[in-house]
Amino acid sequence: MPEYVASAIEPKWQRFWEERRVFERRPGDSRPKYYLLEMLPYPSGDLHMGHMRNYTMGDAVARYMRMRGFNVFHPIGWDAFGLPAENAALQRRTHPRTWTLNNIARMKEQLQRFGYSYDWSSEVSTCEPEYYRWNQWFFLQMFKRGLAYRKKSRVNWCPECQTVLANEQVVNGCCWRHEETPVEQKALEQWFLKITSYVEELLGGLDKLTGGWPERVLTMQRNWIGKSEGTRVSWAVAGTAKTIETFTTRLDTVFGAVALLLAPDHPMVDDLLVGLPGGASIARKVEALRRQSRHAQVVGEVEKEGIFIGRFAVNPLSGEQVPIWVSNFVLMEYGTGAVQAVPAHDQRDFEFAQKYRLPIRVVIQPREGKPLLPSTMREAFTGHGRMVDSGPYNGMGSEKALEKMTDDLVAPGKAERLVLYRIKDWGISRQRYWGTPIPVVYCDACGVVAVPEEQLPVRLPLEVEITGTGLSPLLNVPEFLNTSCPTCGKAARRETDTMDTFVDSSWYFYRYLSPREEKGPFDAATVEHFFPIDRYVGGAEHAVLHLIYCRFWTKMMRDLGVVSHNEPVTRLFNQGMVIKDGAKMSKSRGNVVSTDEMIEEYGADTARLFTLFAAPPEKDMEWTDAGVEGCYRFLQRLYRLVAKHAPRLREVPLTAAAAVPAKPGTAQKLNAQERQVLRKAHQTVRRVTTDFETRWHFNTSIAGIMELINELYALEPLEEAVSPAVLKEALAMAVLLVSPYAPHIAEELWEKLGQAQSITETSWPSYDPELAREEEYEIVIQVNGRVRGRIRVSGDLDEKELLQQALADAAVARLMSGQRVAKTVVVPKKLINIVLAR
RNA sequence: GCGGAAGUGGCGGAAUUGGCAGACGCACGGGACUUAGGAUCCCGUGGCCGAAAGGCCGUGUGGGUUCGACUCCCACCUUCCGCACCA
Repeated sequence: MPEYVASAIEPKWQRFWEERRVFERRPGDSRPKYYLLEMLPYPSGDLHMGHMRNYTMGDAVARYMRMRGFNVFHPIGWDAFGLPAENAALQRRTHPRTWTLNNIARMKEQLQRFGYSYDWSSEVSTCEPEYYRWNQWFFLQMFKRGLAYRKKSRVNWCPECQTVLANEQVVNGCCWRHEETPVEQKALEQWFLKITSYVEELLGGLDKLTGGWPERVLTMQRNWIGKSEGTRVSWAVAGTAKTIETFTTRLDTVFGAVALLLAPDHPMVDDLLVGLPGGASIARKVEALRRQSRHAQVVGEVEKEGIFIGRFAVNPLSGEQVPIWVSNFVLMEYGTGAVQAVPAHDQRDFEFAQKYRLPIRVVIQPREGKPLLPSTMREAFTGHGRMVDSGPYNGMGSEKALEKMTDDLVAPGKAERLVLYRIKDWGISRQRYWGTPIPVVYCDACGVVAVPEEQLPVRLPLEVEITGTGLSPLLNVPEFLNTSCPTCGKAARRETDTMDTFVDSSWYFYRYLSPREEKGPFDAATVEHFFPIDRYVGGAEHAVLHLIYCRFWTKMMRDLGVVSHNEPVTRLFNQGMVIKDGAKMSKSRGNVVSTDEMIEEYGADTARLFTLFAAPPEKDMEWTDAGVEGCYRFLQRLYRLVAKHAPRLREVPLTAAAAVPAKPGTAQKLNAQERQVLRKAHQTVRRVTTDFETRWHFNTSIAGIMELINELYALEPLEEAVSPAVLKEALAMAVLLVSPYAPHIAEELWEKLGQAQSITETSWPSYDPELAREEEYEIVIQVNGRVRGRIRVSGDLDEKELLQQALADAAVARLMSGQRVAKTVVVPKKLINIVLAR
């Protein structure tokens, strides 16, 4: 008996696919296109199970779509710039480039050992000048249009990485790479991309992605953009000519304001203290609040604190004077850095008022329930209702009052309608070596000068010493640093900051279509043909960063005129994580299963099959050695079954399988067992096809194929039970169905069955609905909704006959003795429920 | 607190439209083959009562709708993920 030896089969077929270049895109292919993309890996050194799961899902779909006749484009590349390469270089005394290229070589080999059907001729690596020169080109286009600009700003600084972090890279006030390291603030000249110019479009576009993108991702993007519509209001400072601007979304509550609160960093605080008695001691307290608030962003929520600074502001609608406080919970970064304090109708203000015994003034009464009393309130009422104690607005609905009050303040110029967003422009400057140089020169005479396009790429020099300090190593490379001004020709200095690596990953999937293109970032015609991406598969951790940046990039490119679509990705699939012993696989937890060991012990097909079988793809999956073993056993069973019968079947032509339609009337000539085998086989084709087309639940597809194989084993010896033609058809179907998941064993068995073509050139099997139809059904008999018996009937029984047969059942008859049938409910082919009169 | 997802045997999971709860796999028990079995093949396997026939209970909890609810409605509990003083 031949045994299944994965290590003998897999290299053979990998070589076969590679030599024939079967997965490479060919120009002029007229079949309908399908662009299937998985998120490109960072070349960290080893392919881990998370990658493996991602790519196995993608590959199953790629192979399926290819068999369905699509011109599938399925590329892969490397997100090759980034900080870990510098850290590794420091530790191992090597060059970031060497480390990166070695990792790429190693991971590429690992990917190939899994038999993924990538078009390797489209491979892209973002650290190569031929790629990053176009990052620079895009930067210049944006610079020309004012979409890339420089400003001094307080930036997030990770003392561990010694670099600036984007807002998106700050997690709980700490660095996203160093979860224990609080982020500090530092003022630096930085380059920004004006993502806020596209904010409304980025937000509005989310509605159009509904259905194609997971709701979760859309919600996270909406929250991240954080649009809020409100009013900017001017409050006069009593006894001065100064005014303070507040921002509120609830102007309707303004008569309930009992104070005006300033952020500790508000620029007017110091001015207001000048000349006040006791100003010096107040200033000391404010200084303490400032230090605390800078730290508070790091730590999270802290106790609300504040101090009355001895001045009063005039409520622009009521004319009332309220005290001005400085408080630690007002953020300078959002809105105007000043807010009205309305304890009755804002929970934060409520807590603040409790602490400092400020009055609580109710100005909106709920439409239902008991009226609010300041003395008994436990929390703020933030809903809408009826206006009270609000002068001329009393009795109005608060929604209406909000509009009226806004109009009344806007007219005399005391207020302005304002839309605010949480999202900020994208800071892309990094004080790091291993990244794309920003193509800008600083000239004493001409200022900031863009490097002319024809001088691109500005190459990253390779002769550097990585120091690991906060300053870019490029400062120590005179050949790079010192240049001449493109405008006046005098001595000038190059920008030494490099770009955030999220720039690299914002458009890499365009470059795949023409990776060697030299006249532009990509070949426009090819891009037009293949875009948008039909399916993008990757982890949920990129829901806001990468997936907002790349949407921005596409819209920006559309405005440059290099693409014509608005969104890069029509459908997004988020796969779950790989879990072991209850936690995400990670080196620090020591629960990593190596992909190399999996291949050595079981082979790629087993590993691929298990990752798909253990859980539905969108959920986290638990990795268990026992589960892997089970999938290995299944492949062995499949192999033994086909290998045993194949020698007799080599010359038998395939009839119904592989899209050759069955001849009408074939079914009648089959015996009962043949009908049973073909029925199960065709049902399984239907089931697996449906899963691919609708919900990607590969776990149930694989279970279905297992059932088919189990049923065939149950009929052994098959050579006595069914004709060679039927057996060949059933085995061929099983092999074709398993091929997207376990492609190597499938090719091997396909060959053993005498099929000359590779599966990659074979069509997906179609099923014959007539053959898949059940001839007999087991009907469940319920009495009063409880299962009391079951009978076998052929499909075309009407309700009357069915009831008759049901009543003939001994158990049912006993239960019904002496009782009257009130009604019967029949579900065709499934059950009959007899309801007795009470 | 807000937003999202989820809760089913010893375990991973299945049940596609309100219609047999537990497919498939693991683990476990029994048997066959065997010098041997940690290989392979076959049978069994939600809980309780029962010798059996059979009965009762059972999808996080409590209600409801229905002939019939894992599935729909209401209230609640728990877990995971994301955001979190955004005015």
